[in-house]
Amino acid sequence: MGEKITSYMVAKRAGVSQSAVSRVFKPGSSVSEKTARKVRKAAEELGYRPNTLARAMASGRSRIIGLVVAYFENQFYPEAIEKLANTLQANDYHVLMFMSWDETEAPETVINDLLDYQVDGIIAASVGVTDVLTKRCEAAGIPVMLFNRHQNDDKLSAVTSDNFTGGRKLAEFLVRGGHERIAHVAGWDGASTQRDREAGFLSGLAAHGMTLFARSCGNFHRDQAQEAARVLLRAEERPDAIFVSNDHMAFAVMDVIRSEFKLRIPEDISIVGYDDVAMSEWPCFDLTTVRQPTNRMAEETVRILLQMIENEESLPCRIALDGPLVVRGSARLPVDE
Amino acid sequence: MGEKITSYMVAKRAGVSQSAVSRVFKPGSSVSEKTARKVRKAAEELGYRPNTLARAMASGRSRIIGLVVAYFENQFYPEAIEKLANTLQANDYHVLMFMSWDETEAPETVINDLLDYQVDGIIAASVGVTDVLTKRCEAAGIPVMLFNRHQNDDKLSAVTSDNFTGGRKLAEFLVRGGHERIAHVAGWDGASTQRDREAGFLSGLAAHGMTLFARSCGNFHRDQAQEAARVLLRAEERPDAIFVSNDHMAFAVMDVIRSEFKLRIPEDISIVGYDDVAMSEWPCFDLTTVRQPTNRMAEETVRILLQMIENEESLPCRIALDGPLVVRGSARLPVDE
DNA sequence: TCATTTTTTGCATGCGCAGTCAAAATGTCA
DNA sequence: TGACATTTTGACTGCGCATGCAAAAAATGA
Repeated sequence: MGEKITSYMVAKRAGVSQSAVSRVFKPGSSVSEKTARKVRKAAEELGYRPNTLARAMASGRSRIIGLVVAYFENQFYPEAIEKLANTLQANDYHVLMFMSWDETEAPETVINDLLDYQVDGIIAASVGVTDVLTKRCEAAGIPVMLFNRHQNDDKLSAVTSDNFTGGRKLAEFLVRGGHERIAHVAGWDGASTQRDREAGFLSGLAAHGMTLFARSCGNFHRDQAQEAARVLLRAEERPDAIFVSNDHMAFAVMDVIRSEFKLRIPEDISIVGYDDVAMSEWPCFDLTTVRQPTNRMAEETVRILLQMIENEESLPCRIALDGPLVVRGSARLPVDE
Repeated sequence: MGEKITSYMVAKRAGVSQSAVSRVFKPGSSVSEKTARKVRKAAEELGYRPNTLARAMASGRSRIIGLVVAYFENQFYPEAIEKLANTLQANDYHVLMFMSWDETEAPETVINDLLDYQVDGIIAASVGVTDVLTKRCEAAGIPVMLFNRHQNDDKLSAVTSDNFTGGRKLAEFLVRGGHERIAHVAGWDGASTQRDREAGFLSGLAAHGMTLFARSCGNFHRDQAQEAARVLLRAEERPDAIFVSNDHMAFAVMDVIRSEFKLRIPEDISIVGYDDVAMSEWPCFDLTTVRQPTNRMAEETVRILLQMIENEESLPCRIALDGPLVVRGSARLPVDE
């Protein structure tokens, strides 16, 4: 038991050379149908499967993609990762997970691990993707894709949803709903998603001659979002609508509104979020939000990454996919229609 | 840029042999402090890092653990995976993710992928871990750990929480709360967690001369759990308490109770769950449940797995960790204390 | 100081496969 | 049938490192 079947063994049994075996298992190689059959038969009988690691060694391609993630707290990430992993698997790649858990120590450690494993490419879905990562990977010639974020550096490819437009849609929606004191619970300002969503939202307000009534920061964390909500609600004059930068924080805000302030949603105050994670649809939240097209984002991310891997000199590209406004019950509806 | 630094280069620069370099980077090898310093200096200057894949080839150990997961829908799994990944990383192992997404096709495909990558060990956290997986891995000599499940086969190591006792605690608690018509929304009967929790629960009821008032199956899926809840609530006589097999389904049940039947929790009906995922603490759920000690489960899982990897012939072992009852507001409290 | 033990070192080999190259087999056309 | 183009094949080498082994160096003891 447990003895390794190598391509040599298969070769011997099939009465061919090891190279022949190798070729049979490498799509697109030149082998006659006759030897292919012999080899496949022998392989079958022996239970042979090519050793991926040896392949990686010899060919210089590991077919491993490093996936860097920070926190699963926000349901959006598990959902996205699941889709990324599936899409990669469908393309014969696999995901090596790197949790950059300790934000301080992580960058260096994670990057080293990543490079040590000779990953063919990297998908960064973590919030705190530092320049260090991207710099060193570039130096090592490893393509990097940013998922759900982008950086100023335009040599970096990134896939996001169209956060600006999404923010704008939300603003439009709230304005049309007749809200007059519209506040914002922001995420971490260092994140492009935050900046884009807020910018879009503000531009949407501005288009109707409005400005933000109040702003408070939740840094994408549940507890901080709750605190941010408390600040807004304790104010002399309360907002009548809040745009929370992502659904995950929106749930926190809703909890504070209902449990602590005993207010009703949307009668007393409207809430809108961003992401449309699975939970947003649950009756207890019923959250109006903008959907991130996770499936397409994952597909595009993988497509571009694989392209960069195969085609050394493909140009960096940034994609922002449109996501629809999903109207549910957490915000007062526009009356005029 | 991008040129590979090999141990040979470091060796040449340091004026030693390649073996020396290799030894310096392998803990526990015999090297003099002097050469170690020379090598480290040269390595530093060249930016050398050992190639993990080559290492794996040469040593036969990939330091990769295959993690098989099925669905992230249930928040418990992302939480667990995060902890498993972190614990493994802390031990210099990494996680290769295998999503067994298509339940029908998956087994064979996933197993093959797993074996092809020469993983050193496997953690199965998926619901549908078939015998096929465990059989083939055993044949290939790869240790397998079952996480949050066990199988009858006692050659398999498994880490779970003590589901029987947990179920029993919940029964005790509901009985002491004066409930008289206690129902159960079950998960998938094929899962050991389901069977153990239910058995414990029933034994707890029996200890007080009670039996289950009604039972309905949700198969661990949200929509089926909702349907199961509807069945229970549409009955002529409604239960006054429901034990739902995991928190994820409990949320679904709560939603149905409140949104569709306009009942109050816990005034009209008590709900208890199992897992204590992060969301259970949220005010909108405030779910009484049994905590799965995820951290310790992850630690034990990794500990045992690494032990099995290093020690060929370590005996299989099954661990069931105790988890506390977490009393919150979703179930009527016992009055007698 | 020399003989003996212990530690350190380098050499050589192999992990399992991919890919290069030249030789062999097959096919084509006149 | 022979001369040539085309496809298929096998020998060989290398990917980057770990490791057994024997030689060299250092440490120890008398």
